[in-house]
Amino acid sequence: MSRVTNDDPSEHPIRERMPAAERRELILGHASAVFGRTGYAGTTTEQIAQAAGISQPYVVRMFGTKEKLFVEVMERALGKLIVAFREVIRLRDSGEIPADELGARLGQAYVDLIEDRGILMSLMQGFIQGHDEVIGQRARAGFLEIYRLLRDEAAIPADDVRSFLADGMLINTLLAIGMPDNFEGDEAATELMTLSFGAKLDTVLCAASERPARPA
Amino acid sequence: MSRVTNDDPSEHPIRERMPAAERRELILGHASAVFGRTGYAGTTTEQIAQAAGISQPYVVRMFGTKEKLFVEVMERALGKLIVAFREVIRLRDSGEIPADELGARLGQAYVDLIEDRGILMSLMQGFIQGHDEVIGQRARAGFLEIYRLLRDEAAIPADDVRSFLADGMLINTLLAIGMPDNFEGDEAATELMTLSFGAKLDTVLCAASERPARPA
DNA sequence: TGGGTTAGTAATCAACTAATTACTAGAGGC
DNA sequence: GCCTCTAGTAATTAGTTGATTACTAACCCA
Repeated sequence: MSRVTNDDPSEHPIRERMPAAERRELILGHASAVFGRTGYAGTTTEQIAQAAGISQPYVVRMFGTKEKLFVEVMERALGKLIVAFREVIRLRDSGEIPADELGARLGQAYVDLIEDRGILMSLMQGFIQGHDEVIGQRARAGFLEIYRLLRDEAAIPADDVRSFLADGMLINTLLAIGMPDNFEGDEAATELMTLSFGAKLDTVLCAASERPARPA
Repeated sequence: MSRVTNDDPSEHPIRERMPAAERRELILGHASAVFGRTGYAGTTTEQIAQAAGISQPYVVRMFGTKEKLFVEVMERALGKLIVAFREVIRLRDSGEIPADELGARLGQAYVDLIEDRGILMSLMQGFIQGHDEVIGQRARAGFLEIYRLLRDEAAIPADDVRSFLADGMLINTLLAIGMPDNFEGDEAATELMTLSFGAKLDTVLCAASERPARPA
């Protein structure tokens, strides 16, 4: 059962040996998904290893400790989020989108990140791990980095930034609580999700249904 | 080292034996705080036992499993939140507070719950544990219960409820990430927290400083 | 006052988990 | 064809951790 297949055949071609840098990215991607689902303490390095199709010791040796791996996952997620936001800001600055659409576009960019499994969720798991010395410090710094990016680079009024972040945290919570996977036509849930995700609701539900959640 | 003292002398008088119901409440209170800080998977029953000043097996035996204990903690937190909200709604209905202040009063009531250690945090930890079969189900039901309470009993427009919940989730995240404990005069952090907690900021910082966080 | 009920603990266990060590095999240069 | 570096695993371990069992002591009522 060792080198046979990757358990997620949709992701990468089956290959036995792989350059370390590439393997690293592969692990980070899977770790992001698993950490995002079950949190830092709730995830084992063995689960990540299985998801990535390699052995548990290799995961540990490549990142040193589970904690360092998690921090890298957070760092990576934060980086992708920042890139996505910067791109929207650039489009506004270059006049390719009207200035008054900035907020909506940023929101769309945020919701679009749901499709990249685990990005928003692993970030959220990092936020809630604030009591941890090293994870917490990085999480706080990252959160404030986003705040400053929106306030200073995007030049959004501070209270609008707060409101935008609040909407994001609600979206994160709805995702983490598993609302898109298990709302079964509940009227209140449907309404709340429609209001929260807007026109992107089908995107969210689609991304949810692709997951190995409840077979429904 | 067995029956000597309660490690949190401020909480309860030192007593050796205690009726089960009372001990139960004591455990739930401490469990709420510990779960709120370190999450479901990150918390051991031993930590809860130590906080409550009893032995680990007794914690387990009183609640059956760690999972059942956590669900009870969530249930209790949810109950207190609902009671607090209902009280505000009642004051509005009886004319004791003007109708247009409802939102602000509800927000105040929410922030006030921070003083009851662990209530908001253990709830949030439950929300983020949505993948868990039983915890997730209870968390989703609870979240929607709050939504309906605000929309139907308080008669708040649906999108205002969404916005209110979003603000709550931002507050939760700021607390979980440990922002009040470690912002060290950071300009952005101060601004964001002032905007998020409003006039209640000192209450929050006070509640934070009482915790055994960084000895500063 | 004594016996049953209730509150609680010590000892222990089996399962799990992050990390370490020592080993194997493939790839590429020369 | 050898030799070294790189990619990767099997085996193992020390430390946790939730849960179980068996026991003890306090309380209370007849």
